[in-house]
Amino acid sequence: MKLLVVEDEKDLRQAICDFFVKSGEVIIGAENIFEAEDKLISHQFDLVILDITLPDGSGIDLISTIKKTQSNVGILILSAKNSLDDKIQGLDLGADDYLTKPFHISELNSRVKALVRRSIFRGEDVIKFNEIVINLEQRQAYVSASPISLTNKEFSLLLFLVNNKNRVLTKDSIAEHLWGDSVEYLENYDFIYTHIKNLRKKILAEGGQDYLKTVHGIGYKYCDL
Amino acid sequence: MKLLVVEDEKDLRQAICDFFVKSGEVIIGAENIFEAEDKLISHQFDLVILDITLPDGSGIDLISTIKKTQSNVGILILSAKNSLDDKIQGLDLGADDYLTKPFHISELNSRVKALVRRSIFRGEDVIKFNEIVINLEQRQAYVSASPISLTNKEFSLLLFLVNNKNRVLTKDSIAEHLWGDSVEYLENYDFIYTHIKNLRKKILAEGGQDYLKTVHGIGYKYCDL
DNA sequence: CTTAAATCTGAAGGAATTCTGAAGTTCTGA
DNA sequence: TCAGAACTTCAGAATTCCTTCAGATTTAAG
Repeated sequence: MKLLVVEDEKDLRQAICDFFVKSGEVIIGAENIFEAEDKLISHQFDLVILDITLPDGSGIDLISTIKKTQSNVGILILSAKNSLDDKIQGLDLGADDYLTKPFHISELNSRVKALVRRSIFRGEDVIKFNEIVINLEQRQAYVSASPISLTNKEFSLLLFLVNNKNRVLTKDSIAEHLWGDSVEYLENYDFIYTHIKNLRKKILAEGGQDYLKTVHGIGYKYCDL
Repeated sequence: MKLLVVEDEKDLRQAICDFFVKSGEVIIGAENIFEAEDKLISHQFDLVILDITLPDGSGIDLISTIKKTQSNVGILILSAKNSLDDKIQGLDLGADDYLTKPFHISELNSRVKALVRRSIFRGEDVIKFNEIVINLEQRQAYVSASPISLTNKEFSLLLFLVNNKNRVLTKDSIAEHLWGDSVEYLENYDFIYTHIKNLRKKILAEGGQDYLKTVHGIGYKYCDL
């Protein structure tokens, strides 16, 4: 899962990033609208956590940009103000939820989880793909009803692949989705090879078929057949 | 927006077509699976409205064909039966929504609208040429709905040819397109011959016709027969 | 019809990519 | 602080793909 946090208060931004990094998500921060727009162009997010009051304008204005470039992304608004106006305006423009500062990080977490369930997976907390079932709430994958224990990277990888089934994902896009900005330039793809190998092994061990296809010279694709 | 209605009851099909034509959509009807497959080859649809019970088989079987050639098209299933089985099977196979007969045309309309909102944005790049379909996102070519596995060079070559169908491409322009600047001066075209050969072989093996014509002394042309 | 050039074909190196097991490093929770 | 899990790195093996080549076939021109 890939999140964008647009928040100018450095401490808060850092705290949010730290929290979600710990729970295994890829999270990218931006401290103003300008930076956020830049990130939105180069990344595909699942959710944007958006502060309303930013140094170079209102977060409200960013909503339409977000909706234009990434139609399936969820938006959660943060605001110090308790004003109903902003809330209503934000939700009207397409935001999905609203949180008033100050808040507990755990509340943010549960709202984020709820939104992501709703937005990426269209209201279903379970993704099915032939004999593979991914339960997002439990963060647990099953192969023909047997649970398989996946590490964070493996789970994200499987999710990314299944969410883009039948689509070829380049190694670069996989790297970007799983590691975010941190990998600027890759000299090799060894870690992708390794995680793919381990994921395949675990799925096969439970009797799953080999849906994960290598596209030589490009990347991987999760496909029927 | 372009819709396909697969429905054998003439009155119902006509009513659906009339309604959507009035609201400005392009809609094409088919009264059985055979006809539907034909339309699917020659058109790119945003949504298929699919009756389950058809004279020459179950609409369920059509779903995989649709998904193969146009994986991002929306599918809405109609059924007289209220059976859960069909619904579940359909949705598992990739249908996006379900409507039980009898229904109000206005309900069909709002479901169609909702589906199209969701699927049209995914705008998939599909190039068609007679029975050959090239899906760019999947990086997959199909010959009459059967996938053929192509290497990178073969895929680029096919794409280049189909994108310039009915136009003669010189060997030099092919070389430049596939290998870029790297080839300054060619002493022979052996590698082009080889890739053309392999491409032809793979297409023929799946029962495709020989659209790939040699223009002696110049190059190649992909053409109608 | 003859001949030379162009194209086709299968096979065989060789290069690049991917796979794999294992070892090394970092992270995390007790 | 320590042990185990997760992640990354590494080197050799395996695989796939690209190119080259030599002989066969086809085409165009004389």
